[in-house]
Amino acid sequence: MVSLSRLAGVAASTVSRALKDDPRISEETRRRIQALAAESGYTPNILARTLSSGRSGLIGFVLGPIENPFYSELLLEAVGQAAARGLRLLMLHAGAGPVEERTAEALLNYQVDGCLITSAELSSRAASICRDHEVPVVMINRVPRDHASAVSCDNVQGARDLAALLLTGGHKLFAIVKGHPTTSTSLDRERGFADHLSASGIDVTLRLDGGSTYDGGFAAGRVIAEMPDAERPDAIFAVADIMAMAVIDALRIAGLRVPEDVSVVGFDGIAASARPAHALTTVVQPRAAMVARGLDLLIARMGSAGTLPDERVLLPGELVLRSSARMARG
Amino acid sequence: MVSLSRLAGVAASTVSRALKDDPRISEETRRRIQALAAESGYTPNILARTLSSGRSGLIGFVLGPIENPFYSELLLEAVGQAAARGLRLLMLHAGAGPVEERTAEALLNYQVDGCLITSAELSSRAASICRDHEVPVVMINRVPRDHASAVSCDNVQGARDLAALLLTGGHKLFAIVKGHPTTSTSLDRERGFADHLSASGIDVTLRLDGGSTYDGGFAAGRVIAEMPDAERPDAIFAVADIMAMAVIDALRIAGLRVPEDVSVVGFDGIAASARPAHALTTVVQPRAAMVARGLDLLIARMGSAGTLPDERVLLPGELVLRSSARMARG
DNA sequence: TTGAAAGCGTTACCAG
DNA sequence: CTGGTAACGCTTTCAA
Repeated sequence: MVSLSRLAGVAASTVSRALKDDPRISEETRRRIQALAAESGYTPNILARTLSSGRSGLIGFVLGPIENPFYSELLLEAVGQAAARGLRLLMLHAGAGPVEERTAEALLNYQVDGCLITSAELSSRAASICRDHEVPVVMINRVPRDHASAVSCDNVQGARDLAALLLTGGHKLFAIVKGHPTTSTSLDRERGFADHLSASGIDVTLRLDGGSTYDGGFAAGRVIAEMPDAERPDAIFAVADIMAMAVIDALRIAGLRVPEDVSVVGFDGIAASARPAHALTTVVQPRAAMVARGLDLLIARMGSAGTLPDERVLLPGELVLRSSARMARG
Repeated sequence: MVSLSRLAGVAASTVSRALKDDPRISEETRRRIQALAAESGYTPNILARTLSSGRSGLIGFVLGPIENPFYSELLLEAVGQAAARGLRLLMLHAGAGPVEERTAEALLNYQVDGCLITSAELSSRAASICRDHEVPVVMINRVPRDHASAVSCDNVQGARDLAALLLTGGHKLFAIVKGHPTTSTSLDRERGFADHLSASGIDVTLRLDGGSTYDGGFAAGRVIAEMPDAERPDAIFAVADIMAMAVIDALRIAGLRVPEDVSVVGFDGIAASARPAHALTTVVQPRAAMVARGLDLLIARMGSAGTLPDERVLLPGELVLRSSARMARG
């Protein structure tokens, strides 16, 4: 920029103002400098700007268990939408493991303006780092712990919808394949499903652990397949699509038919759920909207230094009927 | 750091040296300052360091079509290994689309030390940006265009291995489901496969486009399923695992058995390929090693300003036999 | 409307 | 071994 200022024969501060459309500068100077900038291939050094202004344009991004395609899809959405708003993602973490100490510190080292978390949770250390340094945090698909805003799908309601669907489909014995035991997302879905059944005087007869992974779901499916016909549930809710797909695979390998013998429903709406091989009845999470609202919340909080209260937004999921679940008069 | 220097009663430069284990400093001073830093919760501002030293510790990361789990797995590997080496990934792009102009410029704005690309390619503009500004570029799973180093799996040899396997398995009619038409990866695999067959005087009788996607592979599978029995290939090589899995799905839905009626093999070794539902015979790419070598190349080039020649490393894939392909005497 | 100068937190260079 | 100072590229007062 110093180079530009010499080229143009004006002061650095003038260049700075011209480039950011500061009102108090003459039309002519602005045009001249912007033209000069363009042809000389000038690019501002954001790091220097950050040093002086405090704003980096960087968002710390913590991505959950990417083995689950739902998180890949979230990532895709996040980098696209962040870029559209002039922000970049600093990848702090990906995968199922815990966030490491050094990683959490990168938050500070790089002066991120905010932090977007789609993972189980930041380690408590990292969470306290954010709090101490007033770095706003927004969780997506997670309930806020500590101090943070959050946006998620209405997991309880979605699960109720699924239960209602299965009920009207005439199912009698219900099973749940549970997710990772500590995540609010899984817990809410289990609860919503069971509560809705209870209201009709029906209990969930079987609950199996699926750990939110394909392998866990597959194992659960095998257990169910091996039950005596009379005891086997005829409706299974796996709280995540990958698990539901695994359950279907296990059932079919064991010679059972889906949905004729057993209905299976999932939750998430990952791309694979729509494919003919599984044609999963599920609740699709509004990924784009979730990321959009998350970014909204984050950006608002990045502006006003800690004055905004934590907020929690719940977006409706969409029940999508496909052929993995038997339906009324179907 | 200025705060620390006052706290310790020494010059800022001394603090800087103490913190980075500069040899020319007394044991005592170093210990004292490091202790002080720890208890005062001091964290260095990397951005300021970058401004002064020119080194950001940031790697621009361009991720390919993440709809394919192979790329998710690569991402997982990359963020882990980069962190282990003290580097962070700046996510510039993810997905199948082209890299946008503004995104490419972020490379400069944020002073990335180098760039890791696992995607089809940078837009030509972005590539020239890197060249002009001497930002080293390493491609993973891609052949270098322009000026860049690259590490990839030996796609030609892997495909030959698959051809050999199918040949000894007694297959007669061979088909290839092609990938994205412009990627070297797909092309090399197609070539290796066809060349090996040619050497035995056999031609590939059918080539279908699969576009490197599940849907493309599924469509190809359906085409094959609808062929008259006598003309239908009994061995199919889909150049990516997702496509191979899709082919299997399509075949089975049409009532064909895999591998009894048709053998299907893939390439990549994604996690899903190993699951019982598909049990895909494939070549698994050495993901961890690919990322490790890629980072090696990049780091070496980040150090020595443009003096190192472009390098190209080829790592062997591993043929893994599962049950999607009929085998000799099997 | 523009210029000058201070300052952001760090490193590098030159003295001592 | 340590201190001082300039410099990195930009923003932000404060003057003019």
